[in-house]
Amino acid sequence: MKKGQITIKDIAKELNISASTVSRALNNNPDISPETRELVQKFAKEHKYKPNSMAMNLRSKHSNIIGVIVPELANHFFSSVLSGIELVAEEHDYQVIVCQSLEDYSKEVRNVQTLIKARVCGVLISQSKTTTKYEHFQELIDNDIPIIFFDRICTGIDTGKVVVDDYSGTFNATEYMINTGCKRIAFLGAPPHLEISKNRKNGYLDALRKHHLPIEDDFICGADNKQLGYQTAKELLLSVNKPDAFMCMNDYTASGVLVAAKELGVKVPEEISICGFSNSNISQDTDPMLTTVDQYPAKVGEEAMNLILEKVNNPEKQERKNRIIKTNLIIRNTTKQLPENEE
Amino acid sequence: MKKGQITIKDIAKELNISASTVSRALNNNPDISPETRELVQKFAKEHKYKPNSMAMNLRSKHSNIIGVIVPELANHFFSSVLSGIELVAEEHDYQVIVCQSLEDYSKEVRNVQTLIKARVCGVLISQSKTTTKYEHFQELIDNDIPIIFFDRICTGIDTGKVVVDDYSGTFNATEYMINTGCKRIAFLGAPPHLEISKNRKNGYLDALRKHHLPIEDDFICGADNKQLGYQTAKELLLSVNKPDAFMCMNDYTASGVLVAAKELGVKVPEEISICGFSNSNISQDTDPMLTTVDQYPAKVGEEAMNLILEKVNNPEKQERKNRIIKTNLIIRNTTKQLPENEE
DNA sequence: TTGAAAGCGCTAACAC
DNA sequence: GTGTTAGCGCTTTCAA
Repeated sequence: MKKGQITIKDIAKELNISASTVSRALNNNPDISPETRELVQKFAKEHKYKPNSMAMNLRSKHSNIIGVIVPELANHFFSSVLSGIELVAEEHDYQVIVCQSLEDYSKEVRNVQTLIKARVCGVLISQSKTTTKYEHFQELIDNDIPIIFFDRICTGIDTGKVVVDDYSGTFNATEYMINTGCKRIAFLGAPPHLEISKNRKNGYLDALRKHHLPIEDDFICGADNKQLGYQTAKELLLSVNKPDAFMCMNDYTASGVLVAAKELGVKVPEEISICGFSNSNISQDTDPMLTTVDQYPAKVGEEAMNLILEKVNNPEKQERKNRIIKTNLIIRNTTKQLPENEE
Repeated sequence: MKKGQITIKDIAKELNISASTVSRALNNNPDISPETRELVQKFAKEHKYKPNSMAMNLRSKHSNIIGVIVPELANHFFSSVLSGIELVAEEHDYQVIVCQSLEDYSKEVRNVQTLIKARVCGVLISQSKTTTKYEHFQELIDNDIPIIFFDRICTGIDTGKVVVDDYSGTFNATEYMINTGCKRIAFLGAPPHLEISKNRKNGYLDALRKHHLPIEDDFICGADNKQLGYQTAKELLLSVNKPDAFMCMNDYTASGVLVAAKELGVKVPEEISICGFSNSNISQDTDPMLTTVDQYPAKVGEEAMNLILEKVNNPEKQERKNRIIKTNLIIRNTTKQLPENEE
């Protein structure tokens, strides 16, 4: 920050009036005479006066800044969520500070410290995969900074959350594959301590149960990126009991499965079906294009921002609201067609 | 921002000493007695004191914040650049505020206003496609806020820049396709007012010239996203004079070309070669995988951050430094092999 | 209708 | 070694 910027004092001196008059004129205070107001506003505009938000925040004890912590922005889901957040933020004249934890617990802790120092009004968080301690989240709350979790929520902290309907999303996708004739469906999930993993796994399991399909432990694997998707699929496809479908944690994992299938000469979707999750930008670039579950990420961001603003504006209200965003199965070409007679 | 946070005054009152002593103790000022220092630091730690950065910034007239304006974070190149920026920022204890212009000139102008109000120390910008006026950039400079452009630079403003070596990147990629036997190479570029477009087009043209290939105006098109890549490729591939290769502005465009080719039954790379640009996350998901040009986005971010920090720390120095990041052709499967005898 | 003064949280002269 | 004072840019009593 440089000294280039003009201040209220400068204007006051130049116009031979007091700083408080300038402040009032700029804020359209009705007490001020129209002439003074005009004069000041004209001068301010000409000299491109911009209020110093740090000074304003310090005085008002309200920063109008919302902090956001995401695992990584290179992940299409999170950058899309961010767009939703920013949309609502701009409508309400809030600023957003974004931090990436890069899936690293200690970085996430530092992110939190930064946001506290910046005196943000509230924080939106999707926690890193490696986070299993929650003191840093608690510290925010202890400092009266409300938080809302989204997507990768933290059940250890009692506050509002915005989640994707992971259970139904996975249930529906799994059931769809069952309806197309798949009987041996593998599940490639994320670290089991994450809520999102549990819910999706439950959706998967319940779909199998509903259709009286056996549950095989070997088919339930941890694999949530392309590399792991590739490796895991390769192993499974080479085993005696090979699966005929893969329900994946995200599209990256699904794309890894697809690569493995091609490498082994396994036809998709004839021999195996693959379903991703997210409807991310890569899902239309694979060949065949991925069947996947849209999570409406922008909506997740919007709802999260709405919830946090509510909390910021009504700090006394203790109720914690949650939002569940419905998902939508997008059927493309890595899954088989439904049989005609089922319609 | 809430009133939950403890201040230096609070500590002073509690410990029956003055605020300045507390401040000195916290800052490890050597004048302070070891006992007092211990006492204060212990108390601060226990009560999780966090300095109010707004107050500090206001006082020091230095915010330690760098503003970043990018077209959109959902674009993998920009989110990767941001990672490089944040890496260097964290090393130097700087904070980053990221704004998205979403390719909208007026949003970009608003972004600039926000950053001026936040009194950022400097700004890193990659301009939106729709930006053709530069007063907002000039305003930053008039306010003594240094700026560094990266990737989509603005030639209308005289300041430092970090660019990818678009010319050589495109030249080399085009020449490679020529060496594999392509003779009728189309160029799908971005809006011509952007430097990046001009440089890439020149790289393309010079490669054709060097190898005495004719330049056909019909082969030079504006198409810089998947949809346009698809449409343009479809038209070109259905024309009498169809091209045998496509040099594309980015991987998204290339993926559109690929879809068009498949739809028309044109074999890739046997009948047409396709080269993208960026080595973005989709480039390994297409089938065949895209030949593309790596731009080392993290390096772009790091260099940009280094340049701006230099400017911030030496405001008097007027020299404007530029950095050119070398590119690297990544040969995958949408281009033919070099003939053996050429080696 | 306007000005003077105080204070948000912090630090740096300047005293003692 | 520590306290007092002043001021960063802004707004808001209170007084005139």
